[in-house]
Amino acid sequence: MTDLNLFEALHNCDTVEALHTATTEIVKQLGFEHFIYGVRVNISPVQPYQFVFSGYPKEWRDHYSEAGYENIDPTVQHCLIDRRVIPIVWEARTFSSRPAFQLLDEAKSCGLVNGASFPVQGSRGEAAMLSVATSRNSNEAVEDMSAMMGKTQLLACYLHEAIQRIVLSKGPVPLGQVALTKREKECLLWAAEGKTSWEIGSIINVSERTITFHLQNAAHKMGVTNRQHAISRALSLGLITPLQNKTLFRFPDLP
Amino acid sequence: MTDLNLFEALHNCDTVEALHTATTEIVKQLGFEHFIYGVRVNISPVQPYQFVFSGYPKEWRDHYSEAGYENIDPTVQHCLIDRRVIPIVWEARTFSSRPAFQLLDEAKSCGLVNGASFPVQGSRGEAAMLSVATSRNSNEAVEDMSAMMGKTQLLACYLHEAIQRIVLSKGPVPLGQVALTKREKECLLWAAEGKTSWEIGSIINVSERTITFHLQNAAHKMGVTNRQHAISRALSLGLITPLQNKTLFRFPDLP
DNA sequence: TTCCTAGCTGTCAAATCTTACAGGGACAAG
DNA sequence: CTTGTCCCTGTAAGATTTGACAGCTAGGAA
Repeated sequence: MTDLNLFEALHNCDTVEALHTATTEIVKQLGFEHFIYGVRVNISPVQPYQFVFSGYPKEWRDHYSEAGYENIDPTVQHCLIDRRVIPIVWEARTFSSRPAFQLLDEAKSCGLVNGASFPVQGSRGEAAMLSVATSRNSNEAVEDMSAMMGKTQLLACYLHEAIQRIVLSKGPVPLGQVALTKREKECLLWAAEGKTSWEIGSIINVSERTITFHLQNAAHKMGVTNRQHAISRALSLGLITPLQNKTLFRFPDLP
Repeated sequence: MTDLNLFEALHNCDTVEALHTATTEIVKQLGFEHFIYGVRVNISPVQPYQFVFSGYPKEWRDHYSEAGYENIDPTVQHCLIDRRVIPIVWEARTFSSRPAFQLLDEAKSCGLVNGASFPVQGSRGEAAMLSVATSRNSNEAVEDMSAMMGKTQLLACYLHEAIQRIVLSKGPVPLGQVALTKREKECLLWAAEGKTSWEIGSIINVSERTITFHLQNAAHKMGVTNRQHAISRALSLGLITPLQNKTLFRFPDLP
């Protein structure tokens, strides 16, 4: 089984349930018993949408939520707050603060002894993470896990794509549901650059009035009320595409 | 050699040159002869900053730039334009368009026969990619590569962190150089939500005047001239942190 | 032809933002 | 006790955006 066809099953899933079955199977093949995937979509920084896809023991999930552990969990900090791109292994060193150590300790008693967490930073401001764990406690278990870091990181990536396809693109998050016209994007792009309507008008050679018109339309489509909100939403949704200039990768290489 | 200590060398590099040496060595251990890493930082959608870290044959890089292949390369499209999170293997299927196929063909004659490209989406709007390639042409080579997909994806992540540390955090890109105060972030957050100065004042219980004051300071720090620009830059730079509400991961899990 | 969409343009008043001037208090580091 | 940073506030003129009014062209689909 090569790295890639291991994940093909995820690509063929159409429902959350099927995805859960497939993921459980893959996680098992990687040598883990438990997994949990969580994603935060910053459609709005004030009220981010969140989704959890759990293969953890229910008792631990309940206890975790009850205790508000999401606020002290170093893996959550690493993946979703700091938004790093490298995995983090569950080690005493990582859980050095008092409450974090307690968290680690309690997790162990729920069968989550050794594990690691893998961040996935999405293209549209989503921050996601996959944690996997085993109840095995031997040195061998740690080594096995270490050898699986690469494959598990890949799993996180593929799982994120699947979640995006099955959950995020539908659900309450209008990722990709808003279709802006070329002009609207163009105006938003320059508005995001701090240009006034008059300046944008000069740039794309139409009247100032037309700019405000397009920006208004864009704002209505995105369900927002003013220019700054439109810009922030367009950026969050990845609707503003950077200009494709000819200089892409034309800079002198290093070294 | 487990997955992780393979990458420790990257963490100890302080210069671009050292990083190049270390990366070359790791890439070799993974079974590849060539690598190239590129990153685009959308500090501004209009003039993105770009950086290339090349372990490719110079002749191929020159020809690539000369021919403007960055505009038709499907791996660039996949990683930097579409901003996917899963790797893409160099297959005829992927390079199906006429010019893309020509690119693939010409790459082969420069010793880039089999390879794959790995995207890394950064936390601050950076889109990066690592491509690795070998001149080996056997089925065995393809299988070897397939078995290394996981480790190579991890390499891409670790390399990106190193580049961020050594290059991006210094250089012309003010990633992490702009330090906003709590109030400034707070004001930007609500401004990005479309609130007026007066409304933000009500929300955080200060006068309207104070809001404009903080937003002005934030704008100056980021080197921009108006509110829209400040919002877009703050979002691009990941300076606006979503509110930490208690409901993080408190939603009912699925399934 | 009619309907629809995308694009384009105008005026005017009210709301909001920008910029320039001005000032004070709290707190930590040296 | 000075220096620096962060926080807070005011006035006022001028620039910009917003919202509501109204109307045009071009092209594709029914």
